[in-house]
Amino acid sequence: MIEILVDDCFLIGQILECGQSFRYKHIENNIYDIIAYDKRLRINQVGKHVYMDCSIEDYNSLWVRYFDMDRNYEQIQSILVKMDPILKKAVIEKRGLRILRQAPFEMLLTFILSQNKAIPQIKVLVERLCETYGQVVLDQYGTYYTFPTVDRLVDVSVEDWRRLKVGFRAPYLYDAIQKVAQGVIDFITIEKMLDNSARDRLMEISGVGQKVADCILLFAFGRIEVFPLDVWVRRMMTHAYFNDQNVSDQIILEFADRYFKGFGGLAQQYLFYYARDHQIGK
DNA sequence: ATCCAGGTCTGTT
DNA sequence: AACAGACATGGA
Repeated sequence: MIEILVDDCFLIGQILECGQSFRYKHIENNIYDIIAYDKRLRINQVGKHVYMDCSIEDYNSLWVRYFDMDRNYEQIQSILVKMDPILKKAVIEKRGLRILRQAPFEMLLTFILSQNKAIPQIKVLVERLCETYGQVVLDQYGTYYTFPTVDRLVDVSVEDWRRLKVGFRAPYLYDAIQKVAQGVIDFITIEKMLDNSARDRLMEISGVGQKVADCILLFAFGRIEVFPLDVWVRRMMTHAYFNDQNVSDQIILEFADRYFKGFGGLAQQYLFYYARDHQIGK
């Protein structure tokens, strides 16, 4: 068990429940279990004190990066709250969230599964995927399942995927896995590419459009300038900046790029969480 | 029953 | 380039 002192920009509930992670469990109050990188982390936050049930070695080599601890969120927040009253409200209310660095392969499959699904259902699908093809691990809190590797999934057929009730996403998953297995999609390479080329590369996968590609860039590679545009963010953006008019994706994306000045992805997450919580635009 | 969900693909204008 | 429908599945 280790103890970490955090600033106001670390609230474990906000971090996990803002919609970026699907593999966490709420135990009680401010206690959560997270499954990431084949490990389970029990985490408990009491004010500025965060207790993680892991070794200091794991914290330094894994969780510092996972929780994006080296980024100064207070500084970015102070910029965002000055922009306009609506963004300010969202940032203040959802303060404490951070952009996690999750495994790229996991983000790829998870956000393919996410399309046209509600968040609780995405969780069910991801969990079913892990229970079926992941590795079972026993620790002091019981058993859990890791997110499966490419090797474990490469022989899973479209039919097999259908049996997991992933619906029309079955061929998408299959194509994504084949391309990763063959090295056509290589995350080491993608990590080094500029946003636009990286996005284009990811979009070579069938079933990966701009939104899913941008989720991967944001949630796996910490590219906080990238702005995934989904139904909730669209509702929030048209409400906040376009007088509830129906404008094209292109217009919204160009506006976001210019307006949020390199912090679009982070702004997007505050807005997404706020919009979903308050059912903005429904 | 009908609609909708952290979209994308395909086929028409 | 912009727009409609289809696509599986499950919950409201």
